[in-house]
Amino acid sequence: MDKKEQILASALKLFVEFGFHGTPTSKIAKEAGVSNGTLFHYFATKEDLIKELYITIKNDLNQFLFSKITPEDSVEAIIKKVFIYFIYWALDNREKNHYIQQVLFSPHIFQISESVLMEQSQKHIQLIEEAKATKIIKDLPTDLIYTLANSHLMGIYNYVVNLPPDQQKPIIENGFEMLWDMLTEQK
Amino acid sequence: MDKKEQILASALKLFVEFGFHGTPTSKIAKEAGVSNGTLFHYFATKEDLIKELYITIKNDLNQFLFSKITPEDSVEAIIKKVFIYFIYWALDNREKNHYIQQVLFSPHIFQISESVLMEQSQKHIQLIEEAKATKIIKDLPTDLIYTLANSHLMGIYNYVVNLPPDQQKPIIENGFEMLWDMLTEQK
DNA sequence: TACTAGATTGACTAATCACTCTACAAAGGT
DNA sequence: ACCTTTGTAGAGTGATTAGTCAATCTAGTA
Repeated sequence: MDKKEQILASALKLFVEFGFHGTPTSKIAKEAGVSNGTLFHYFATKEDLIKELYITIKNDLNQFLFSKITPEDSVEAIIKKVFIYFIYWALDNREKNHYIQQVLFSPHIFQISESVLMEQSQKHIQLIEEAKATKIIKDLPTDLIYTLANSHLMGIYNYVVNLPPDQQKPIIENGFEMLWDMLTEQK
Repeated sequence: MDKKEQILASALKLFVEFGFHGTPTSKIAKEAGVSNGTLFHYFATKEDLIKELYITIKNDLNQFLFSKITPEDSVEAIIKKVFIYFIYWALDNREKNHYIQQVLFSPHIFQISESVLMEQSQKHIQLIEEAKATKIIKDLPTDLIYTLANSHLMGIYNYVVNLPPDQQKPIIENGFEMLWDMLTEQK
């Protein structure tokens, strides 16, 4: 692992444990096994480090999610895969998931440009549009569906994260069904 | 408004805007119109201020929610009221709502004692237990229902917060129906 | 009036932190 | 072999900050 990655990994660990304020750049450098100067060689400011870490994690997540899709998958199958694999990713990468939330509810999120944020949600939005177009899911505003799906996902995650691994699967599967029913059932 | 309240109000405003790190105690004192020393007369440490602000807001919210309930309300009516009024509270108190989330995804949450946190969710948990006992809602684990309801609530809030006020009501009402269907519908 | 206890002030301090700077090493191109 | 670029180190610095402290003020009570 090269130094830059090492710095990002250390920053992730420390930010999640001690928060942005509670983590001096000096401690990040020490944990990463590099000098103070090296950290600032790769990241001009601490803020840049916080931002780049966020973007890196989000990109990794998206790449992982969409790598699970095969061309023959139906829209419904894709949505289910994105749902299920997000949970498994979050369970395997708890710190990363926590970090994303941490940034989301901090002023640092405003430092990340609108276009970068939109780029990251674009594929998900597109997926919802497709599902709406083919009448699989209800005709609610796309943003509303996106927000509700995200929230539901976090809800399921927050519950299963405290469960022993052998009890997680049924809840996750059922969790998807709940969301799917919510988005498809007709009154 | 006495000085202590003034300090809490200023801290809320600044923490939400600039984050915990970005807000020195000196700025809080200045914004509150009190001296540096006065702040530390009321709050031994900055951490104490962060904690107390969280607890105060949460208590205010709970008091507000349960003040809307009348003795003749059915369990279903109570749940609906708690849902609907939470959204309206959050819309009227955006900074407070944001602050709660901010603390929730920060290391400061671990500084708040388990018993205080449990006390605050107790009434909500109890409500779910009642609904389950009277077979109104599905027999899922209470914690799961609690988590899902919370997430759904935040999802709806996140969507309506960007809507013009006159378009909010139908979404909120419909949002409750979605959750209710999810928790009651039989397969 | 005199006493007391809490409220309030703001200058002060010791520590910390983000970031700089200089020096040197390694790598790579020509 | 020479030069340029990039990587790495770590001591140093100026600014900032949480928290202290001694002094003053205020209001209640006897």
